[in-house]
Amino acid sequence: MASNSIKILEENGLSKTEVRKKVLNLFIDSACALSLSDIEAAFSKIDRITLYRTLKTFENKGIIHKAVDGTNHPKYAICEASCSEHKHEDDHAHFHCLSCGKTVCFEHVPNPAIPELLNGYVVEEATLILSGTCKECLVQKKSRISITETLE
Amino acid sequence: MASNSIKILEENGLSKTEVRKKVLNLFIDSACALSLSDIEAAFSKIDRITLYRTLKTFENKGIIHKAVDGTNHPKYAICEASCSEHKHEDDHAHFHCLSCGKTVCFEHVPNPAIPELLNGYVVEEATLILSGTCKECLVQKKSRISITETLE
DNA sequence: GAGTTTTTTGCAACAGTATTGCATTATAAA
DNA sequence: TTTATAATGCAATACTGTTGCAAAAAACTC
Ligand SMILES: [Mn+2]
Ligand SMILES: [Mn+2]
Ligand SMILES: [Zn+2]
Ligand SMILES: [Zn+2]
Repeated sequence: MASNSIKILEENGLSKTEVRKKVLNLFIDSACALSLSDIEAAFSKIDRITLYRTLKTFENKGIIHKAVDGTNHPKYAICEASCSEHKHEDDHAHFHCLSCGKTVCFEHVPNPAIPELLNGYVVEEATLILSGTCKECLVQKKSRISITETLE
Repeated sequence: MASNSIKILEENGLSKTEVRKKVLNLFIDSACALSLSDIEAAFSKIDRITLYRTLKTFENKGIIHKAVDGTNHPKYAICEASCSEHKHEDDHAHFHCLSCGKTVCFEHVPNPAIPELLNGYVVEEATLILSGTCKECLVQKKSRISITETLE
């Protein structure tokens, strides 16, 4: 559905350029959060600098949000419908797979509630990162084990 | 106490070089987590590459641990006594000040407990990042407000 | 649809971050 | 003190992220 991305761009008052449509569709179709390199690899023709600016534009508009995953490389994922310009509502945990490196949104796991004042510090935000082995990698591990067992 | 760092190096079977003593003392004396640039700025003579390798060595030995703070720049802080080679015990939250950029360990705030299996994913670790305004920045803000009020 | 205005894009240049190989130097062991 | 071992600093390289500017594309006006 190419019209999906066009609708989002229109709703946010953004001009419907090829780059924006392509990048936004990639986010819509992607099951996991994407780094700049991921997007760059998907569209070899698009300039890196344009991608940086596109991501910033989308983030400001509440179309995508940053997913902090403990790596030093920011990842981005499509926002929930309730997000808008300068007011993100994506207050959920992110899962980072140590096996394949993929990061996914855990919309059903809210970030923990923390007292506003803690040890004399004003806490404005709490971010939860989960890491371990993702569904897909688990399946691969299991089938590898069963192969090993068969060979023995 | 310069002997403090020497003792730690000896206990971990590391040769007592000038770089290691200096960097380790900096960590011991520092109230907050340090980035590579912070350390580089403290000792202009020491080569960046040596610092990268020193940090990696210390981390592997359980002398320092990485403090994930949501920025894209890893920070490091001295470990709790219980940490050892390849077995870190620093399971606490980190606070990142949005005003001054400093990151501190919150040893008294444990990372949240999360079920090992969540949504079909195996969770091995949970990391909590808190962000807001630190003690020191709060004091500055308050005094700035009182000055403004006096001028009115 | 053609022409005009405005915005977006891609390139150049640059600063910062991170890694590896290797010769030199410092430390530890003999 | 001499020898063996390990750490350091430099060169080279790759990757990440930012800004200014001219060309191209999109939006707007008629
Ligand atoms: Mn998310
Ligand atoms: Mn810590
Ligand atoms: Zn995985
Ligand atoms: Zn602060």
